[in-house]
Amino acid sequence: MGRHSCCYKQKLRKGLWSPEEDEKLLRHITKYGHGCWSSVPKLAGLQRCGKSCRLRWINYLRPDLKRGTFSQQEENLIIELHAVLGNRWSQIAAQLPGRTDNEIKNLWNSCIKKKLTHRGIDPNTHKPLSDSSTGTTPTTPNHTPISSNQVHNSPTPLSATSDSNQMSPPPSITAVTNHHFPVDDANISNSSSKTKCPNNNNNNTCKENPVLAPTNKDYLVLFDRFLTSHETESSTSSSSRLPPSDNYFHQQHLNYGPNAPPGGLSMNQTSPQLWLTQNYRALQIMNHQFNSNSLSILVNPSEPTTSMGLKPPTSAIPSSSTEPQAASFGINSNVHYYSEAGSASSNSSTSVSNTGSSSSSDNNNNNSFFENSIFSWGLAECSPSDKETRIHPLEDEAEENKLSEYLHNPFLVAAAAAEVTTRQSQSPPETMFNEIKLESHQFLCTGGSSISSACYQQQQQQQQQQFQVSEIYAKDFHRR
DNA sequence: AACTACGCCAACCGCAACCAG
DNA sequence: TCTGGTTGCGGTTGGCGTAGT
Repeated sequence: MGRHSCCYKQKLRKGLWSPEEDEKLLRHITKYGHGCWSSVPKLAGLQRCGKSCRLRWINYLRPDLKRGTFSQQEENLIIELHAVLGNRWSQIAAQLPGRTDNEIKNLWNSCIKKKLTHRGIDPNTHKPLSDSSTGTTPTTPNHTPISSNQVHNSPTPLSATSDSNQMSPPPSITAVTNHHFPVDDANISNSSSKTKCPNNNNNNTCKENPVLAPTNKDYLVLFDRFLTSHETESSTSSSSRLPPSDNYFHQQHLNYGPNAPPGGLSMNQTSPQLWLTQNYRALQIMNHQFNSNSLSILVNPSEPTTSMGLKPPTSAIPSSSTEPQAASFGINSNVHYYSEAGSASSNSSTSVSNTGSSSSSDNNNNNSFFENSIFSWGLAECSPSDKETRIHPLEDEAEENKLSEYLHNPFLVAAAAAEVTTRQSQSPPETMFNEIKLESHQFLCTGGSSISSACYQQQQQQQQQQFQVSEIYAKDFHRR
């Protein structure tokens, strides 16, 4: 047992990541791409090994991660896929957009295995335990895939069970886990198996991170509330819900915090389109999954996937691209940070990765910042010389400040996301990368720092459309 | 209030595959 | 072909929070 070779070279940190480390890594990768992982910690100024950085990125900081608990449909899909693929978590994860192999593996080991066993199904063979016990290898590591028919004919499919956390409402909406977001809601806490924010029944504060930004999980929870509240407030125009100021997110934080009204956010206090845009991707994913025959989307060997969640840019991004070349980030801040005496940030605002996306466009002047600085996703695919020209230390302070300004400008993020959502609703993405491309369009209107009135009006119209589309999703959600 | 057991999950670890020189 | 570096994967561990006593 020993550390990875790269870890011998110098004294490297281990364990949980601090907000500062996350920000460094996020900033570096969004700006330069990861390139060679072994060089990332050095260039990003991290005392970590490249392997650790890669893991952190893949499992946590990646922009396309879907957070929240697994839905019943996702669980069923995992079971079906596991029956076919065995413990090939990365391949299973490839069929579940936004989910990581680690996440699925953990879910399997902690929950699904038990559920299956409880239902009398051998989690290894996916056959009834009585059969497995008669001679089959219940714990053999050499998984023998079974046919999809066997899966579908399982005597006690999970979807038909009476588990407490299924179906109404979807677990992904109601459960809050793995972060310290203080949602003080009886409904939520009832549906959550655990809350990791102890001693906050009254004051809504957490021991480690007293002030935290909402996470995607949290938005899912809140989105559910929004859906509920919207049914009674559907007459409210979406245009009136634009974020009133740059303090928008701060107001949200206040609403999440100790001063939150009973039941949390209300429609009049926050922007539903922000909720929608921040959850629309999850909805899309879920909707896609619900509408798919799970086994019909099994691995296509001819189309390699990547656990990075990003398609190789060589095929997706023209070299002389006038196409958007960027990715965007959603809210991604449910950080399970280490707690180091005296050093743990009590305010994780710096770690909030409310980053937007960039765009390469015809308008080089207006978008030079994005075009020149961030989202070089395809770096790993670049030639070494190309890498060298594109990977360099942070040297342009002004540019970096601009990035920081952008990353922390919720209005830009929210407004941009709104347009993305509209575009997505008008033209459903076929792939995750398409989503990224679509999102990258958003800054054509923002001009990098502000939204023109024309764009503003256009956005309002789009938001109206978006809201209508979202209503459809909302109803669909409630049905489930 | 203190202690213990348990569950969850982020992160670590070793191994194998891949790739460039 | 060999070698060293890098990446990806799956198994495992350890820390933290919660529930139970």
